[in-house]
Amino acid sequence: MDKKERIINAAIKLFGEKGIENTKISDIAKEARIAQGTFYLYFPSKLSVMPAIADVMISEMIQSIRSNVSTDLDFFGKIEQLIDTVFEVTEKHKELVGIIYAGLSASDFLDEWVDAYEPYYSWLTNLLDSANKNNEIHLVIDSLQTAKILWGLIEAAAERAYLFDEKEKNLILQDKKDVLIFIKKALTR
Amino acid sequence: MDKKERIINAAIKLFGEKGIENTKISDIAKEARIAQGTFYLYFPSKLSVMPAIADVMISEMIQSIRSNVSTDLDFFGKIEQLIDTVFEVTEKHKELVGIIYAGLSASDFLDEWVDAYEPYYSWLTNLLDSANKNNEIHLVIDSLQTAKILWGLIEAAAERAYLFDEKEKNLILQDKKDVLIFIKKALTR
Amino acid sequence: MDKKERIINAAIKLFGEKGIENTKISDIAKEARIAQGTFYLYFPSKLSVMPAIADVMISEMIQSIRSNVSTDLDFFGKIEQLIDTVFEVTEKHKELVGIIYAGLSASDFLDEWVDAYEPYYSWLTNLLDSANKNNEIHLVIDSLQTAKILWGLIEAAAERAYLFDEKEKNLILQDKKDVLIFIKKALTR
Amino acid sequence: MDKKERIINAAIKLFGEKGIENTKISDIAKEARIAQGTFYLYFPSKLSVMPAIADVMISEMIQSIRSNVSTDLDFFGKIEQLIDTVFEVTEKHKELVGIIYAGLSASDFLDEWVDAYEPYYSWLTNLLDSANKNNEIHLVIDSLQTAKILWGLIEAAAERAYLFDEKEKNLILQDKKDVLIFIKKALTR
DNA sequence: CATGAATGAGCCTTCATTCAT
DNA sequence: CATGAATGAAGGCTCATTCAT
Repeated sequence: MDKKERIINAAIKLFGEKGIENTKISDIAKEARIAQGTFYLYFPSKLSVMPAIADVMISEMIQSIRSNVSTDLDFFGKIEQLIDTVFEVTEKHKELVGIIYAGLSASDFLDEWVDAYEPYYSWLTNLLDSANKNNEIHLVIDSLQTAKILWGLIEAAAERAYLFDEKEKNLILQDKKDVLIFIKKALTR
Repeated sequence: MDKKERIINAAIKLFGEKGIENTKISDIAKEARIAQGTFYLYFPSKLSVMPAIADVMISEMIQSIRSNVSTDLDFFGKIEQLIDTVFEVTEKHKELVGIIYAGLSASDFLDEWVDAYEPYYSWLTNLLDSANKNNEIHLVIDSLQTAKILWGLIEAAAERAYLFDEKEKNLILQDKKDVLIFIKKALTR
Repeated sequence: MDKKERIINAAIKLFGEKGIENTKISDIAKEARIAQGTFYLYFPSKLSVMPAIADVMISEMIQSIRSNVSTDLDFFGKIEQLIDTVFEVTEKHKELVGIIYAGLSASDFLDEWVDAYEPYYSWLTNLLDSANKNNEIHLVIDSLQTAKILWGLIEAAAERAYLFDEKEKNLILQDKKDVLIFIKKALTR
Repeated sequence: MDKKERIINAAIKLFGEKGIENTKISDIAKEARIAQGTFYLYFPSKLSVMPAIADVMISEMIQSIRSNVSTDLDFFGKIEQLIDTVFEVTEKHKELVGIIYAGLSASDFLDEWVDAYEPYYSWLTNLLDSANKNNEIHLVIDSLQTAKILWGLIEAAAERAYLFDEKEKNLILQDKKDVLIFIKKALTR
């Protein structure tokens, strides 16, 4: 694993564990087993690691979706697995969610973040269009708009589940079930 | 306006404008027209202002809902006005959204933040229960769960609208309209 | 003695002893018996102390000239005492001479330095004009130009004496004597 | 041009342009089109380039004098051309003047600098002795002492002209003319 | 000889916090 | 209660120097 990757992984780990402010460059360097000065050969500042971190999370989400959501399921089977995946990735990186919001608003990487959602939206839009064509669902609004609303809904539910609410396994299962039911209701005649 | 209030307002203004990290106690003191030392008579640290800021935003949201959502409308009329209100307050304080996430994860005020949502959820739960009783809507899941999902959905849409997407008036109007249609579909037989 | 003055004196002492580069802000703070942060309440950077240092040297030179050069001597008596004074002050601050050159060229205080010479030149110009009027001397060029040349001549001799050449008392006495003779020759018919 | 020479020239250029402190070894390496490590094959440290720089300047001065000062002129013709040459070289390297002072006081190369003046003094001393023998001039003090005073006088005038005073061509011409007149007066009966 | 990635000691600077007035 | 000058710990960042290739 090259040094840049080691830095990114160290930053993900430490930002998640202790927050951005409490993570010193020296901590990252130590965790990545490099000298402090070496950090600056790869990134000009602490916050400039954020886009790279976001990239990692996004790739992971995309890849998880690709590998988890079987193509041979019906539409709501896919949505169920999508919900599972979003919850799973959110749980894994829950500490990073606020961090990334903060890191983004603190710096000027908002545009990159916006772009990041693009693949999610287009993947889901395609899914909706196909299902609509097959009469599996009944869209009352534009498929892209629906995709955005759905993604926001699922993500918000996952964040609430892990950041705010109790973290009992059962309650989370219930949350996911309810989200699926809600979506089903919203998309079928 | 007493000094404590001046400090909170100064913090809201500056945190929003420049982020938490880039806002120094001395900035807040200057903006609030107090001496630096005076800050410490009212708050023990910079981050300890966060809950007070959250309180202000929440009060504002609650109050806006109270004054905007007419009691003599039907259920979806109220939802429409709720959407308007959430979008409006989100726009006004959009810079603070990420900030608050950050401030919360950075410190130990998460519990207070969770409590903050309580009034929203219970207000919306009551609304749903009444409407359900009147057969205005048809709930397929528990009303509290529905409330949480709905609130997350609306808030996510508002944040996306103002933080990420184009900020054209028309597009935002369309977003709000679509959210309303989506919710209608999800809550009616 | 107030803190600003303490800082300037500490800087003069340490810059002279160890050079600018080898003098750390922490050294200055320690020498001035203040906290490191306090330094920055009075000066924005290390080099920004330079003009203040130059001021001190200039005031000292001016004051020395005022108190050493008796008004009741003839012209060359005054020049002799001027030479003594310039040599004396140069010796006292010899370590600072190069320092100030460096500090000035390194930063943007050249203009201030230029201004500093103004009083020397005008004092000497007046002296020349009076002596010229009394026929004590015979000017072949403009009195201001003469003043500049004379001052440069004396200063260069003093610097050479203390920076470069042997520092034996006798040789320096000889240097001063020779300078005076040279000047006499240059200014008399 | 070999690498050592490239390094020296790069250092002269950059020290002059940005000062010693602001010139990094990496800058010198880049300017000299060598790798950073290569620098250390030729010089043990940044400051150790200073004597080499001084050598270059001195050689240049000597060579300029040799080629500019015609042997078939009379004494004051030679002095006039000497003044021209010193002014010319000073102008070319004016940024280095303070730098070298600083570099010298910062390090331990003062002795080498003293030696550097040796050839100037002895060249000028010889010139004075010859002219004295020919009755072209009338020395009132020792020829070596006179040489030192003259050299300091000319150098000081040149530095003042280019560092401090107006840089108008005409004024500088006047300065040079005045210096010559002053010297003439000081050396003739 | 040449390279340039890596090192890490060291310094400047910031800024939350204190406290004498 | 209010002030704001003073504090000093802490850390981001630089850059001269090294060394494996």
